Amino acid sequence: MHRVRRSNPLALAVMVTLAEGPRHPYEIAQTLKRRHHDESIRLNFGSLYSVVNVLERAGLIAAEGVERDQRRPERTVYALTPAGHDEADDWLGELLATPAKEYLQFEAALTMVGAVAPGRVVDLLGDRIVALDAEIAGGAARLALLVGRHELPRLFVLEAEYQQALLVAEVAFVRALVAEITAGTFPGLAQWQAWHDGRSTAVHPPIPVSAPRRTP
Amino acid sequence: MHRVRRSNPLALAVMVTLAEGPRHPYEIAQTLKRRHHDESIRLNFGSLYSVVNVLERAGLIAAEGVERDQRRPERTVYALTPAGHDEADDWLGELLATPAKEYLQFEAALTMVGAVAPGRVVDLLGDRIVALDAEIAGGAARLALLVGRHELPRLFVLEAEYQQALLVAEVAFVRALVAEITAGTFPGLAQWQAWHDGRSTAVHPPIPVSAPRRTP
DNA sequence: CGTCGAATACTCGGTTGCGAATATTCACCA
DNA sequence: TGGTGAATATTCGCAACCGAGTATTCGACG
Repeated sequence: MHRVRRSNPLALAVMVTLAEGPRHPYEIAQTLKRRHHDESIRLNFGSLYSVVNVLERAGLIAAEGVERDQRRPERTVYALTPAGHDEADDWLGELLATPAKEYLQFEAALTMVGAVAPGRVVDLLGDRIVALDAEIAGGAARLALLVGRHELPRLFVLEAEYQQALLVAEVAFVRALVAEITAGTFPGLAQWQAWHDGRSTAVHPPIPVSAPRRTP
Repeated sequence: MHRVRRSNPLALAVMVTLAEGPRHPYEIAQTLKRRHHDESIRLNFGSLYSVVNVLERAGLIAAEGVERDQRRPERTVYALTPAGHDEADDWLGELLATPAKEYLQFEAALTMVGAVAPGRVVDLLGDRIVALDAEIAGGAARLALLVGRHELPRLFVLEAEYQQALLVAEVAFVRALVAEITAGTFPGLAQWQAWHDGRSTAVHPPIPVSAPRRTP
């Protein structure tokens, strides 16, 4: 009956889905997939069932009983409790109101980009630009199809619009960076290049410098 | 000696750091923190030591021996192997060239935003805008300080610039959304509102619609 | 001169997360 | 008719992850 850690958004998605009515876990997964929420929330069966267990132990959802739909495996149906309702409401509010620190793979890669020679970086980022453009085009087409034909109200594609906005910003950033490097106007390019001219190996260290630290 | 899963970028950061020369794990952590890489890569001691173990078993790094710096706890010093060098090079290239699917908390929240009444959404997102503006201002000031005073070459703040670009895009997206809702021009706003007028509870279900699925 | 906090260096234990396996039934096609 | 593959519904076990704990020493301060 103790507090549940607000780490895995799948737990929130389970509660919000159960707010529509009692479901068994497999059915929750079906619903999320039908709505493409599995593209925005990490969903796999192992995690789903373990998350459901945690929620049950915390009293946020409760098993309504075990059904057996004649000739189908038996299944446990869960319902949202009042406590679960409050928790979902509060958690969702927090996610919307407070920006969370995210650790992005590309951001991580950028911290180590000095370990790759500038020429190779230009090539690699060129590939990324192509891939990003393709993703953006695909996403835009999909959005136009769904909303344009009124298959889905805009309310239910906001997450896709958000993704598009981030992708557009990323490709602009990468394009600008590549442009600076190829034009030779990127500050410190000479040292960066020189460092790599000295060695045959590609992976190498950036120069460490200490700097004031912001409060987390 | 088997392959290592490319899930945790900390493993890559360890290898790239070791490319500068042999270090013991605690020293790797110090280095990453001094360079603020811990703001872009999830770093804590538990994960660090387990990641080091995995890398060693995979033959990507090797223990050089156990030192004891008189009156200090003993420590194991590791070095990057040639195989580790290749792996780091390849992994880093992949991260730079190929956009990875990221599961963002705010994106997850947007999939469930229909469960919150429009008026409350406007309030919550208003808070987010304030917080985002503050983060952007803080980040810009920090960048100006570091690069403007030539404390750090731009090469070593690219990840911060990338973060800024994403934050700016996000706040623009949220602002536009809030504007549409408050202006009443958001399509489907009436139904959204009506749904919530019907019930006292805040968490509720969005309308499910099936739609064509893109290939992952 | 004592002690309190920060730094050093690592270990440990418990949860979480994930992929694969399981077992059954249905739908379809040859 | 029988065989293949998809759908249904869940369990399992391991690997990863994280936070807290441990033990020591150094430096600062009163």
